[in-house]
Parts: sequence; structure tokens; C-alpha cells
Amino acid sequence: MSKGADTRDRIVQRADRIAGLAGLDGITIGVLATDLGMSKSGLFAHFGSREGLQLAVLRRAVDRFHADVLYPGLRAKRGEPRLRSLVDKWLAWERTRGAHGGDLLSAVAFEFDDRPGIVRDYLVTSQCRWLATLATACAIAAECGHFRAEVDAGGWVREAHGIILAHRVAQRLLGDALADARATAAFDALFARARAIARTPRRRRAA
Amino acid sequence: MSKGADTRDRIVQRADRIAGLAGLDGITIGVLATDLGMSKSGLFAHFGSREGLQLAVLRRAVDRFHADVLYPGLRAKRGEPRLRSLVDKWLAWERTRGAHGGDLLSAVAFEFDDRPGIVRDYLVTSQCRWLATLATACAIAAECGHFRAEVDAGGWVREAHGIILAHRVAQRLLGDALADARATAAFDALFARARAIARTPRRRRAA
DNA sequence: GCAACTTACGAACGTTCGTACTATTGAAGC
DNA sequence: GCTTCAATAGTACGAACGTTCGTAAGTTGC
Repeated sequence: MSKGADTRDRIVQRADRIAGLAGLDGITIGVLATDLGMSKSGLFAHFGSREGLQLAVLRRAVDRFHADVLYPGLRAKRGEPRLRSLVDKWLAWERTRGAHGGDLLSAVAFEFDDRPGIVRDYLVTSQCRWLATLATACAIAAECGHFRAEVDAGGWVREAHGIILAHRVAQRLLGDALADARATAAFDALFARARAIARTPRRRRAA
Repeated sequence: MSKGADTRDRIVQRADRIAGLAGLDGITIGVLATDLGMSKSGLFAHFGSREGLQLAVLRRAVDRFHADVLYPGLRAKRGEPRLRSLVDKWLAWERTRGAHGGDLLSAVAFEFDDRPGIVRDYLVTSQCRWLATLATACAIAAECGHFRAEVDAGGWVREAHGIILAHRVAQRLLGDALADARATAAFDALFARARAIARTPRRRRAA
């Protein structure tokens, strides 16, 4: 790796840590430069703009997510095992706070949901892709007969997403000691429900 | 209302709108003063510090939440109706984007989950209180026989929280047209499950 | 060993930040 | 009508912001 690319990497790595605490908007070229013992201008030159730096940090987070969650998860065998592997690794990813910017993605989802720009655009596409991957894995689980044939993959994924998000708030904001156990239990139940042969009783639908 | 209190109110109201877009940290005394046609110092004097202003905005959001969600919801009759009323209003609150800072609370939950201070402290206590209220309502539903006696109120509330959070991301970030329908369906299912007489089939538990 | 390019620096730009102080206003109580 | 006091304006400050510029080193290719 060339010297430039190496420095750039160090910068993004450090910025990632800051973003984990203060959000992508909490990244500041001045403090970042001071932290790394280099000049603002030298640092700045690597990205051309603050937004470029933010995007680089987000990209890195997504790359890590792929490396730690997506690719290993996909290696499990088709059907429920693969889906389970994916969500287990997802939860583990969200759980490891601080170690790396494990939580950056969800945080940015809330931070930038109303702020147009390349950062948001990139986040949207990468999030959509991830959720679509999960939905596909869910559909495959149905194909394989692990899940009920009529399972709603989109709905299933949405619920999984909810479990992840609620876990994060419970753990990091509220400091709930039961956060992990609850999330795991919720996932167990979510799988069990999709698997269940006996129909859950259907009452009237809200208007 | 005295003139001072009135101005203060106008300031917080305006700041709330800004925070809805850019987060609590996106509030800036300078632009706020310009927006309202008053001097920075005149505005500043009302709060004593930026953090004081942020806290005032958060307080206002919580007050509105109580007025729009908590109190009206509690008026429904004991048991499942009350719980349903509460979560319905909760969802409605999160759905009304922009109109008022309907989404501020969840956003701040992610923004400040790693930033000690009075803002975070206030948020934590108010969130805990709200979730505890829901858990109580859920327990009462069990007492009334609407829900199964052994229902796990804490787990139930956590799932409800997840539905709300996932809905928000789906709606605001991903622009999912099905967001509302999915959230409503998820709540329906959550209620149905707690109600169900027939046990959902239990398989082995993950280790 | 000179040329071309990369990488980083230092200084400065104009803005904006939050916060202090002081001065002016305007309404209320006597 | 004068006093009093809360409310707002005015001005200034030092620091930090993102960004630009010109330039000095360092690296690489010929």
C-alpha cells in the first residue's frame, strides 16, 4: 500500500471512532488532524471536502459490515441456517460497541434521514441492499421448506430490523442489562413463528 | 403569559423544527436568532447556555409527547384497549413527520446515546418512564385476562419499540411506501400473539 | 541526477460558533 | 411621573470551523 493510501486509511479509521461517539457530523477536520499529529490541510487534501471524508468513513463502515457480517453469514448453508447466521452476526456486530464503529450504521440512519446528499444516498442504497439480501435469504428458507411457504419475507426482515434497533437503544441509551438476552429471545421467537405449522389465530383486522 | 415566556416559547418551537431536521446538535444560536429576527445575545439570555437550549427543546418534545400520546392513550379503558390506544398514538406520533418534531425523540436517542450530560440524562429518564408505563399497561392487560397470564411485559414492550424504530427508518430513510401498513400489521400480530390461547409451538432453544 | 509526481505543511482566508459584558428599552408598581 | 426590573439589543471576544493557497519535502521513473 502506498504511503498516501496508508495515511488515508489511518485518518478514516480514526474518524470512524469519533463518529461512533459523536456521529458523522461530529467529525471535525481540526480535531482529527490534531489527534493524528498532522496538519489540517494535509489531512484535508485526501478528501477534498468534509463531505468526502464523511462518505469515506461511511464506506469503511459498510465495508467492515460486509466483511464481518454479510460474507461470513452467506457461507452458511441455504435456508434457515443462512438466515440465522446472517442475523446472528448482525446482532453481534451491533453489540460490539466501541471496539470498532459497530454502531455507526444505525446511528447514521437516524442522523441523515432528512439530510439530502451523497452520504445519505450511499447509506440508503447500502441499507436497501442489505435488507433485500435478508429478504432473499428468508424467501429461500421458505423455498427450502424451513419456513412456511406463505411467509412474508419483507415483513419478516422488518421485524428483524426492529429487534436490532430496539436492542441498540436498550443497550446503549438505557443501559439495559437484559438487552442481549431479550434480542436473542426475540430472534428465536421470530424464527419459531416463521417455522410454525400451526397458524397463529387470526382475529379481526384493525380498520 | 409574560412577554419573556412567550418569546422563549417561540424560540423553543422554532428550535424544535430545526432539530427535527438536523438533530439537537444542529441547533445553532446564530441561525436561530436570525430566523426569529432577534439578536443572538437576546436569545441566548433565555437559556444561559446552548445545552440549556437543547434541554428546553427536548423537554418541549417530551411534553408534547405526553399531551398527544400518553395522556390521551391512558384514557382508554384498562387492559388491552388502553395498551392498544397507547401504541396506536405512539405510531401516529412517529408518523407525523415535520408537522411537529414528531420524530425528535427517537433521533435524539441515537444521537446522544454516547454523550453524557443533562440532555442525555433527561432523555434516559423520560424514555424509561414511557417504556415502564407501557409495560404496566401490558401487565394490566394480562391481569384483565385479555393477555395470557404469563406474558412477558418487558419483552412485549421491547418488541413494540422495535416496530416503532424500524418503521421510522423504513419511512424516513428508505422511503418505503409500505412502512405504515407493515407497522400496523406488526402491531396486530404482536397483540394477537399475546392474546393467543394456543401456545405457539416451542422448539429447542438456541444455546 | 534531473523531472514528475505525491504527500504533507504552514499560514491565512472569511465565517460561524458559544459566551461574556454593557446598554437600551418597555412595561408595571408605587 | 418616577422607580424598578425584566427583556432584548449591541458589541466584542477567542476559538474553531471548512477551505484555499503556495511551497517544501519525499518518492518514483527515466
